[in-house]
Amino acid sequence: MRILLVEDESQLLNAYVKGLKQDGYAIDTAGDGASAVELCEINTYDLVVLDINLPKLNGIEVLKQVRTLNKSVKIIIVSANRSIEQRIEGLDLGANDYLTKPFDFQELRARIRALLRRDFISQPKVLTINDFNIDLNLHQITYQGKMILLTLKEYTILTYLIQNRERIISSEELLEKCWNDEADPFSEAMRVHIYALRKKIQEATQRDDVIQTVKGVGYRFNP
Amino acid sequence: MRILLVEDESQLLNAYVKGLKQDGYAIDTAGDGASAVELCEINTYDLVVLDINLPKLNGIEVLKQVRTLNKSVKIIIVSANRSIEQRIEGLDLGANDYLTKPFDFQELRARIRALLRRDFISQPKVLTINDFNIDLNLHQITYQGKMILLTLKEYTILTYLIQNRERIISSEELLEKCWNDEADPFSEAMRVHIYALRKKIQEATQRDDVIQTVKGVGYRFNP
DNA sequence: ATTTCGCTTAATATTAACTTAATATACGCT
DNA sequence: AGCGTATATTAAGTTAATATTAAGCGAAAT
Repeated sequence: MRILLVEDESQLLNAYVKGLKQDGYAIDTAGDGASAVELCEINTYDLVVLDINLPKLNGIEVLKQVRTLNKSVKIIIVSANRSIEQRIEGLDLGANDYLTKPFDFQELRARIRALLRRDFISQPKVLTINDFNIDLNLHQITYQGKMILLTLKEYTILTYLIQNRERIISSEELLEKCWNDEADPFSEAMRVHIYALRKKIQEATQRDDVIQTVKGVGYRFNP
Repeated sequence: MRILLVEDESQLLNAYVKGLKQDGYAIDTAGDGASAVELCEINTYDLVVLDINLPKLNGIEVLKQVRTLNKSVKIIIVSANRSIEQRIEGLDLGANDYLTKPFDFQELRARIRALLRRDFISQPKVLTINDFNIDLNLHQITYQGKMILLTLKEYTILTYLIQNRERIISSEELLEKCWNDEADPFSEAMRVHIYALRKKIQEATQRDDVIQTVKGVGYRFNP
């Protein structure tokens, strides 16, 4: 899952980035409205967190343009007071949620998860699929109760595959959703991660068909 | 665990702060209602002790606003007479407990622990996990009966990890829960404490995997 | 006033995660 | 079958996160 954070207070921004990366999202950031719109032109985000008080380009204008570029992206508006929230609602600009500053990071986290889960097959915080148990709060994946210790990137990839297990995920999609802007599109890095993942999964489950390869198409999770 | 004390008699306040810090809580204080609300806007407390007789902003108003800002915070109301207590109950403002002045500090201490323990896995005053024994009354942690001598901060960190041992705790969360307002969010202090803790634990247990690092995610207690 | 102790700061070292790159294997196609 | 392309495997290199160490500071204790 890929998220764009638009916020001009860089200290706040850094805190959010760190927190959300831990949840396995690929994060890009923009410090002003113009670069936010630019990034949305280049990339496809699943969600944008947009502080409405921005330099260079009025926040409401940014919202309009981002929505025009991508009808399905989820947008969370952050504003300093509730009246702005009401004004945006009134304008019907298609924001999906609102947060009034100041707010707790856990609150933001919960709202992001709530918005993104609608895209998934079904999404409680803990899901059990056959012998697998995925706890999105704890970043923990177990097989028959046995914990599979994964790195951040491995966890990101595997949960993406799991949450979209009814589809075959192309490597392009995986790269798009699990990496941010800085990712090299020709990199083989993903394959190495898939390899490491399979190795750990094989160790825990004694099975080697959990991540299936569909040649020329992509990967899929086979529980 | 992080607590806000709201009380205008500064002598009383200081006594509470001292006593509760000894119990390993991170304490912030406010002398009037306005600054209490302000602090609640900025920080996420686990518990607020609120004296209802306050200058600047009526105590009941403070209670309302604090509750609006954070639905899950525990609130203990301190008042001079029981009728106020009944009035608040009648208004259904979501206080979790009441104390009538004058009261014994030990009474306050016990009620705080009682309210906070509901968040934990299960929380008697003494818990035994494998060879570890944690006595929250005495602030003593032993391994196979052998006492591990810890400083206050070490004790605070370790008990937080122990009481949330089913989760991986990020350094942000640890900082939020074990330090108060004055903590520098970019400080490396926590790492130094973790190091000291590990050293003492290693000495006592001969094991060096008791506090596990999950890189990019956080720490966890592994009994 | 001096010492001790707990906490923090800051500089440096170490380690694990991630990426790169080179080589090997597997698969589908004619 | 044999060729070409896609993917797997391995090892080595780079980067970012965390660990370690020593020094400094201030509050409490002697």
